Amino acid sequence: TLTVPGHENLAYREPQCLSPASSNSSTSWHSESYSPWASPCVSPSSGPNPADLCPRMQNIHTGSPRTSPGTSPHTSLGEDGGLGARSPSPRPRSTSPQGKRTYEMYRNPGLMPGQRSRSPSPHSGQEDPNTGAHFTHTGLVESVNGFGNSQPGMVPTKIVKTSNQLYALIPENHGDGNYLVSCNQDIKTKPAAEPFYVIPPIWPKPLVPNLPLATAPPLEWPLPSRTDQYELHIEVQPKPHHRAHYETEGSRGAVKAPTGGHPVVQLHGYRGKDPVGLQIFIGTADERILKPHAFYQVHRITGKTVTTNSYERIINGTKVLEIPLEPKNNMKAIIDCAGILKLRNADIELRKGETDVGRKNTRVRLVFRVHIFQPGGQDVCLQVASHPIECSQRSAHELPMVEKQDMDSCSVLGGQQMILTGQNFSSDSKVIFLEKTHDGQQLWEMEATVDKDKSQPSMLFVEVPAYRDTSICQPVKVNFYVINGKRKRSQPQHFTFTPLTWNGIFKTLNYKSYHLGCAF
Amino acid sequence: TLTVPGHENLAYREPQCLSPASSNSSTSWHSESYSPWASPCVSPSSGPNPADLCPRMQNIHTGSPRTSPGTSPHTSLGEDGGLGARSPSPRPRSTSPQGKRTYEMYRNPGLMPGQRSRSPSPHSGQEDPNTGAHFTHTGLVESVNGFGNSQPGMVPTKIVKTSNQLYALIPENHGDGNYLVSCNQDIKTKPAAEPFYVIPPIWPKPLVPNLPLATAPPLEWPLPSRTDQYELHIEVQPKPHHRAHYETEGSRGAVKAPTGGHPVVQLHGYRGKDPVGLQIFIGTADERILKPHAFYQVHRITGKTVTTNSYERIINGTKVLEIPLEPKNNMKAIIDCAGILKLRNADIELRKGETDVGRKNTRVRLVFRVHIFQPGGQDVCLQVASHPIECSQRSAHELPMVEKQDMDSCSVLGGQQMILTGQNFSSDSKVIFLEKTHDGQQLWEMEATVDKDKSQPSMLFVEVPAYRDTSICQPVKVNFYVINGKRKRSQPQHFTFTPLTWNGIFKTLNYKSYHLGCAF
DNA sequence: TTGAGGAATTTCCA
DNA sequence: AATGGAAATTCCTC
Repeated sequence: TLTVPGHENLAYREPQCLSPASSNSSTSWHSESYSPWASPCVSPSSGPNPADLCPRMQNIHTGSPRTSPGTSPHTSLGEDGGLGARSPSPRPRSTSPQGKRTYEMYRNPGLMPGQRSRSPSPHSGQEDPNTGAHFTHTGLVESVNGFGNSQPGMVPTKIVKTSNQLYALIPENHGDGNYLVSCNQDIKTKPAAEPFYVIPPIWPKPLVPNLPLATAPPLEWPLPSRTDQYELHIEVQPKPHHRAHYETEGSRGAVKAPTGGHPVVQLHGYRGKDPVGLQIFIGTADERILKPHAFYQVHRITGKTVTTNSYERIINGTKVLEIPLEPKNNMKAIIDCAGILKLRNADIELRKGETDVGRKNTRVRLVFRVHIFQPGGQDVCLQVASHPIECSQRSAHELPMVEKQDMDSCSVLGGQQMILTGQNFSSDSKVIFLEKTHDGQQLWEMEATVDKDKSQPSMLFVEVPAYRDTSICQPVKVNFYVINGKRKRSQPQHFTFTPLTWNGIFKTLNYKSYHLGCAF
Repeated sequence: TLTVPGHENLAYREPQCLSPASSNSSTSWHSESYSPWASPCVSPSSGPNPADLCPRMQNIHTGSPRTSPGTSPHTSLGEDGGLGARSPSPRPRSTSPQGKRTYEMYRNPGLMPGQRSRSPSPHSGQEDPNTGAHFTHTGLVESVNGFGNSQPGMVPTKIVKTSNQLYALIPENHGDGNYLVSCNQDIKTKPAAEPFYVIPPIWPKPLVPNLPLATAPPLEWPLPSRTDQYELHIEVQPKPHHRAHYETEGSRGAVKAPTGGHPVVQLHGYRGKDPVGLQIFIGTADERILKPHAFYQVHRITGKTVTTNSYERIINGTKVLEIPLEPKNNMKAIIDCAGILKLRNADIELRKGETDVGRKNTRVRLVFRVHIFQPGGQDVCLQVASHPIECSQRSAHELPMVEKQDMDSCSVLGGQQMILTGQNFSSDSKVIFLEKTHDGQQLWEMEATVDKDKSQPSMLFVEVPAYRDTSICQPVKVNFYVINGKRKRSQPQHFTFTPLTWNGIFKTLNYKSYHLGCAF
């Protein structure tokens, strides 16, 4: 039978790297991706040869399948035909588990369910029934899966087979000259400069709404964030930094907003009565074409604090979260259920066909998608990506650093503005003044007011606080430092509080002695 | 047949953890430990039951073999009887190679010779003919091994079997109540307070000199550094920090001395004509009883710059370097051939019987031993350990930090002592004065003299250097910083050089204004 | 390759 | 589950 290359449910790692692949955690997508769909989805991807429907692709030949990353949206697709030049390396670490494993399990192997041998798993990934080649127009899969029933109207009434495909179906073991391609090849390879992108006429529309659709555009495809009618918009962006967690770690929580809340996404222009499914996945950042990030996966957060129902599944090796956008909520969703999982570079780089490197590839974007069913016409797919998010642990090098201060002293009354020049300042930066005795005892500590509006990553506008004792009669040396987080503090800087009781003449002398020298 | 528990040639890791164990590097001890001894040593450890020679041990029962670390010198010995409570964990990383593997080999599996399966190696380690239960009195094994022939007199003339053992020989699969013990049990368990320790009379002496001796005291045993007659002394201590390298890394070179040279060891009091072998291994540091460090191994450095011939072998799982102490060199050796290899904590902690933890266990000592053959009497074994050596990479948090300076200015002549208070100062700390123009051009740089004797981790005693121009007529502001290593420098501090041409009254004013305040 | 310096990545601990 | 904060290990460079 024909399969759909590029739609295999690829594991994070190649089978050769699979080892005790037991799933033991509720966060293991691998196990969850099966059950919900097993029964409602009957024999997918067995329609007529879509090449018949897509005559344009018959003679396309654009070169080797191993195009450079960033120029081909298919770069991260599995190339199971064995075309990959990279051979498996003997890295000892390539034998790692699929699901999350905790430290406890390492220490206590008895907690590891279903220990398997190290031999390669027979799971090929090619015939996975949950191949991701389905799409629901509502996203409320919970009702299908028994996860909830608050939307009675969402229960599907029919199961359909998809009638066509946008992809070229190439027999297995295709040769070097073959490659994956879509009917929109010419559109896709254009520079990503088109502001609008509407599903082309050949895009099949589902026969029945509220059902999985095999024809959602691949996650690698560029899509517009708006059409004449609709706009998918990120109302609240995520924070620019979120530390991802590894499979060996516990969750590090949901991506948050700078305000302390969570990102918010809204679909504008929608007048329908039905909810729309909002898909969330982790995409690349930086200057490359947006595509699923091979080294990160979205991680579904559950728990008391999470208000958003979410459903997760794998689409072509990429984990996708799906939450409803509901008219009653003004088609707005608070994204408080999306964490970020980091996969080990070594494991991903081992995958056949993977050309990206993980090292220093630690910025991602949250990508949001909606597929709006148009009762009388073509569906609309919109996509919007967040600002980049740095996912690595903050390093010691992000310590704030004061390179310059525009004043060294002022009177004990303080109140003057001091401008600090340096690096790694942030909106969280605080400036703390303190005084220590000669033997290190701390005498005084005071947080200075920082003008957050003016402040920049390299500049901080600080109001010098008053000294604890305004009646001193000799200068007092103190320190201050900039601190971003608990242990993210700059080295201590020097500052001197001068007494009020100095008389004018003396102050002048002193000033001159320092700043004019022998001009006196 | 009886074996000698505790003398197996244990690999760094248990067999279950062995994986592609191919030796491919000249630094792989595993392969080298075999060949040199295979022919000259005939069937070791088959003498009469030493229990006959050691009646004291017949009824000793001091408890479980799993005593806490530090109290039992046998803690790090392999307990292959399966008594270990710790079961192997499924860590993916436990499959790592024996020999050094380079980054190149990871990337290019073709470079890996002799790939083996992941299945446990059949090598039990129990019957290893190179069990380490031999000792040469001269250390010049090179001549035996064909490594050199500069000492014609060193060639052995006979091969002997050892006639007795100091160890209890216990049949394999001994039960819980059994344990390894030596005739010196009572001596060993005393607090390590005895300054002298001479080989007891029951210690067998070899029949023929210049040959391996099966009866060298275990490396776990405490030994004195001197007797009435001899003293083994570290003339030059190693630096307190040496970053160890992993098996996956290239060598990080030999341990060095603070002076830039290398550690030096000398045997005093020796009047013999024959060279004496000096053994070197890596021992524990800190407050524990000295024993081989389970997480580190000595690494033989070779190459053009290394002046010392060294021979390496494994004694009971511990790599030992052996170099000659020669009368012509005054029995002094420059230790420029000893690097430090770090084994992965996970691998070592997996070993049966290992109770030490690797985490934060990163300090070691170089341990030196000599076995002096006494033609007419009992052999003398001496041992001395170096100061502790911190083996972890220096972290960014070890940046020096100046919190306070006891003076802000002095005359252009300098020469005054300035006391810096702060953190992370070291004996390597330098203090650099420099002057920059307003636009950042560097005008002057000068290293100040630091009083290393007085300096402490939190205090530095600096002699202010003279300014580059003693004829200035107005104060000049300069900076200085403390620097530990290339990128380990503090933030710039402020300092002012005052001109000589100031008149007295002004100086007084200036002084008072800063140090007396309103006393004026 | 040895020899290091300097991170970046992963794992571990509290 | 959620994090903060390292410590350990690996990787990249020269």
